[in-house]
Amino acid sequence: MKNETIIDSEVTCSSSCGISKIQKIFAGKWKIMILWTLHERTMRFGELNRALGDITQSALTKQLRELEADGLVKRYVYREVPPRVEYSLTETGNNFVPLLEQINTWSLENL
Amino acid sequence: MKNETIIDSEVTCSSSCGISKIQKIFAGKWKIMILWTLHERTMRFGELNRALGDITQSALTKQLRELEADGLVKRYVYREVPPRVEYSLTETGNNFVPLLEQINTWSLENL
DNA sequence: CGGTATCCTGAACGATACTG
DNA sequence: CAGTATCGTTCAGGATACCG
Repeated sequence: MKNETIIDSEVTCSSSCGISKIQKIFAGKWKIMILWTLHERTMRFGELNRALGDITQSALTKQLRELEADGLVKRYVYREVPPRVEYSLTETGNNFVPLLEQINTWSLENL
Repeated sequence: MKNETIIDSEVTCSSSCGISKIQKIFAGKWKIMILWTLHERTMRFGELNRALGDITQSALTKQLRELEADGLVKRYVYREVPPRVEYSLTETGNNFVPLLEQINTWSLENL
């Protein structure tokens, strides 16, 4: 009746599935928290740094560059002295916010 | 009118917020993919191992133990020879599935 | 202020071998 | 089959110093 030999089934989450893609983004120690911190307002580099607490400057810079490359975060440099750089979510980043909110809620209720 | 000095505001995502709690789960290289793979059916250790592709036995064991400790995955040992162990999502784990589905969709559309 | 540039450490993960 | 036990490696992130 039923084929017992599973044909190398696509239960597998290899490369093609969304979950394995997002893994790389969430893997970063600070990335979700950066998105969460930016979810309601634009922030300057220093603010973000302070808001996150224990992250180092270099780590923050790196994670921000990666989020930028993934199209989740936007960087705007004001040509001023002293320098001023603001970070905010992109359109794509904003689309993710509702999910973050749900995740937050779930997490508080279940962890 | 408005207090310009932000009073060490609770924009901060320190410990108390759900996002920082879930970070630890997402941090594991395989955890979300394990949850995703188990999201529709119970699987044996070996099946899971194969479904995930490149993970090693020892790594899988470790990640499963951690997911168990976090109450997301259930482990059932059949007292048989040869041994047989089945893994499935707990109630809590199942509650997370709808979010996983949304995340998957979002990921496919945005990454 | 908002970065780079180095250097370095720890933990996570992989590889491999062995076992009830 | 489903592990455990070791060992080795990689590399993300921390620490620190310096710069436009």
